[in-house]
Amino acid sequence: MNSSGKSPDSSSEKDIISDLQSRNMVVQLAGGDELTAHLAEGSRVVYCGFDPTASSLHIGSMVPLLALKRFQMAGHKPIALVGGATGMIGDPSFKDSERKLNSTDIISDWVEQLKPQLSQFLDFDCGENSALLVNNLDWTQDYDVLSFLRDVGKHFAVNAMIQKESVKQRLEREGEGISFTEFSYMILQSYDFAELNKRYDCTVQIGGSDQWGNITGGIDLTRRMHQNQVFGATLPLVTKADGSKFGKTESGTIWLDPKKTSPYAFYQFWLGTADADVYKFLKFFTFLSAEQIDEIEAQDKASGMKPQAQGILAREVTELVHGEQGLSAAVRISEALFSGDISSLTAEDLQQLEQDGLPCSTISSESNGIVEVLVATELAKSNKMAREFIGNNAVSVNGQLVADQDFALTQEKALHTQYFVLKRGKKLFHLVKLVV
RNA sequence: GGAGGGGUUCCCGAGUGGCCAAAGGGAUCAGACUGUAAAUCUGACGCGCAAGCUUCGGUGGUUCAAAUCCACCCCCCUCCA
Repeated sequence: MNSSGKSPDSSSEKDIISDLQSRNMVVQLAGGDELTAHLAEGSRVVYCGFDPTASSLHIGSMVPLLALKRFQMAGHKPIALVGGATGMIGDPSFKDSERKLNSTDIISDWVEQLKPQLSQFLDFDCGENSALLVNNLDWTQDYDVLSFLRDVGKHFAVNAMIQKESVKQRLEREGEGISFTEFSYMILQSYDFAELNKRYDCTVQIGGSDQWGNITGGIDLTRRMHQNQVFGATLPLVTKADGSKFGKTESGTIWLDPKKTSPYAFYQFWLGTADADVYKFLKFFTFLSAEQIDEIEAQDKASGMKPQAQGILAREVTELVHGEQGLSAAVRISEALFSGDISSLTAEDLQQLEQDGLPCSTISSESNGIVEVLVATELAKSNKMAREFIGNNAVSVNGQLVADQDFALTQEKALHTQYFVLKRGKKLFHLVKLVV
């Protein structure tokens, strides 16, 4: 389990920390120059934890996950930790209220769903620095309370814990409190670091900048329990220039699971990135070099036309997450819907759209009123909203604006006797099949 | 267990008997302008074509009339024990 003395992959010109810094991806460093030297000395073991808070990771988790990959590419050994234990407790860091606990069944189900997602970006078969996937439940579930309190708890001063910025505002916030359960989260995560240090000689932990308190907690604990110096680095939490929340749209969170967010929707999400954010996102979410990205930015600025960055970002990230197939499906749909004349699509094209993951539903000739169909396809939340959309000239069928609320999707109007491409607003499409 | 403060429409938050489907802000959506961008402007934002209906932690009650008053209950916060 000793770290090998091998030097990191010589293909990386810069050291990993400088590389991350040039991408503006380093918020805080615990150890600073010492950490840089530590990483330069050889292949190190780096970990990042991901708690199961849903059945899929979302794009917010991609920054640390891809950072792990960057470390691996620089010759270090990444450990992706899935928080089977910590997920049962709930991280209070910078959360303004106590969260309700999910059942243990649900959490273990989520853990299983997260594993392949965590694995897909890392290389598990590349010799010395092959990635590792671990679950912190493995070393906590059989730890009895008394031993834990004596062996681990004793190293924590509550005085220090309540000073952590991550829980301070929660403690001070009027009308909110924090349970002992959530308060203990820091101890569990700290223990993870110490345990990984012991088991795998892990010496570096990375995480979002909200994890700073938990990471430094782990550094302290590792020193106290194992007398080892370990390090930490935090990555930026992704924010948008306009202040709205990153990674959410009307239809909700952008997930990595293609069943929850189709590759098409995923691609479209990135394509819609604001100019003010797009170069930053290229640095966070792609493996293009900082120089390449700066070059793209310079070109976009010079051209004075529509920037190319969003397209590059959408292609890069979609391919990374959904593979070549997912990307080409997403591009096919996008081109058919946004650049072509919808009414000229062939029956095969339309079938392909359905296969590629364009949202699709079936209607019968008895319930084919436009209002009804908009609601059925969830393009409108209610009849009232559907009517409003129609009134606003926001709805079209097969490329034709619908102005009449009594418009019916009849067979004569269908493409190839059964298809309708519904559009609400500028970007939302839905394929409808008429069954006679 | 005691004392006090709270629970309002997605979020924050006003409202303390009729003028309340409920101020204001945020988020979101649509339209215009654009580049499937931002900013800006306009509009929408419980349900219903409408008449109207259902909402303000829950259940009952008082009243011509309740988010607002009363009773009980549930949940949250603070301090004390």
